[in-house]
Amino acid sequence: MKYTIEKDRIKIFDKTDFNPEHILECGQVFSYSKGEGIYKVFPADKYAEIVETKEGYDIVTTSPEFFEGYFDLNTDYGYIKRKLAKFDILKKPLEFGYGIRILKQDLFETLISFIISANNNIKRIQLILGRLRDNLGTGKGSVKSFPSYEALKCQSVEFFKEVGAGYRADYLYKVLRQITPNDLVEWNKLETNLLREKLLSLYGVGPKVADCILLFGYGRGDVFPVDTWIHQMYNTYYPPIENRNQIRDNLVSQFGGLSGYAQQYLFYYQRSGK
DNA sequence: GCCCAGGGATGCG
DNA sequence: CGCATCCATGGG
Repeated sequence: MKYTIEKDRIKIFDKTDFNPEHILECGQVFSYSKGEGIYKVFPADKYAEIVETKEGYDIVTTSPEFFEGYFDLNTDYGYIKRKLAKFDILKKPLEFGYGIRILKQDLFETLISFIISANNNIKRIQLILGRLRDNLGTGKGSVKSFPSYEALKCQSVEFFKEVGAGYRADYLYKVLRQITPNDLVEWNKLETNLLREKLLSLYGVGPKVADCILLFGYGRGDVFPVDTWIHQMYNTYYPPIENRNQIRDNLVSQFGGLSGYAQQYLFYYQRSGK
């Protein structure tokens, strides 16, 4: 994909492998908002606005190098889509979400966000995360940074209940006493299944949340998060089963190292209701 | 009022 | 192991 990096922006000259709506609304990320014709993204302590141009999109930001990695601009999604197009089940999802890219998100933010995501809906997840930012984030602009580990760790269970985390308040309180952000970075050395075991040992992290962290944080393609939408999709197009771990294993053995990518196109399409 | 949302922890067999 | 039950909360 063709793009250039300037001081105050990344200019993307492509609309086929990059579409902000597809990227941000395919369920992988919660730290964004939609304005009038522009998307605002605020991962960790960074900020960018995405505006459409004649030939593509501009990512306007003071941290262009960061967003080059964040938007995974060096990965060839044309190649990935050509590989996935060989599966009939992905034909329509690939047409529908052609501009999806998998974001490389901050590990700690991803952990906290997806613990909150469990048995929850995207709107309310964003509501809770927004309250965390407002209460504990730093910065003077309209959007505060994601709270630091230290700021979160000194909060009580009651605090997490007050921001609306519900029964997940206890998970958050506990997981902050199990790991530091640096532990998460260290674990990146591990092979996927070992890393998955580590994540599964954390409070509030089960198979689905672990796979989300592996895919959206660690960038591991050989995982397949199975939530209610994927479950629904699976039972529509495959012989129906109820065990989500079995569904996960079946899909990973079918899509291999491209599982995570396949999952995003399928999730986005399934949730659209088309 | 009922159902559901990017599920996970716990307990029981 | 596999399975059932419970869990807060807000929006449709």
